[in-house]
Amino acid sequence: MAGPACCPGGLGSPLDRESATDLARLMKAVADPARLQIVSLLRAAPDCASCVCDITDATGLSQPTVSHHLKVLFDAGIVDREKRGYWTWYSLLPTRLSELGAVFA
Amino acid sequence: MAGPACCPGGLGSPLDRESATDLARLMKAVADPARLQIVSLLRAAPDCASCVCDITDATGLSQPTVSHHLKVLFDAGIVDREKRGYWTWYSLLPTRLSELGAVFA
DNA sequence: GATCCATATTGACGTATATCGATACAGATG
DNA sequence: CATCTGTATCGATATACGTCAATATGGATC
Repeated sequence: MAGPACCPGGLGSPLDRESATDLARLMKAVADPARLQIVSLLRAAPDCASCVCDITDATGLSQPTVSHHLKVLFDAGIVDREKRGYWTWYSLLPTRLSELGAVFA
Repeated sequence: MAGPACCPGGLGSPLDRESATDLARLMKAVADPARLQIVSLLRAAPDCASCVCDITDATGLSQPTVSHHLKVLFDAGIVDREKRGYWTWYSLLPTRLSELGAVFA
């Protein structure tokens, strides 16, 4: 997967428009201040999991806004969702983010 | 730089809003189908460099649109610009993209 | 089943962005 | 200096996105 010496990393061959669109969709799901913050919070939490209320407190964003961002991350396959009693717990799914790491490694 | 076992990668500690904004700005510069395609084209080209006209042909986008995307990449420090005779040559600067790789490696 | 709590969804609003046609600019050529 | 060519900028437009207040939903508790 390593590339030419001038520019190491993935992206071994030119992307067609469809592949580029798929990859961009995944990147866009993370390329937002609030969502990067959420990912970093999850990553620092025990078992990489937090409930929504903790994220709301930590980010200072409104609850609907946090819920929106979590939905974006969920739809992109970056986090998983689980209901436990009153709370919904979100946890990081490491595989999708590793795809991004591989592209620019 | 390695993280907890549940979710490998960078982002060792929670990001504050400012750091998250900076990182998001860099990611947004790449998180677009056209720009990912451009980066992959540069990466596949000799010395990771191409002139604008080649990129216009390869992507099928209009010349102003390509110029716009190259400006975004340039402003983000992802590509360099050099005039050679008639043409402007753009080349990949590998360091910025490596930052992204490190975050999700 | 009535209530309560955490979360999800809806509606609205302002901002950002991707795209293109038209035009301006700059270096090379005659 | 006039012209030609490749690239950058401008103006306009349509779409996407981030945010919040208000409201709906759905599981838990009494």
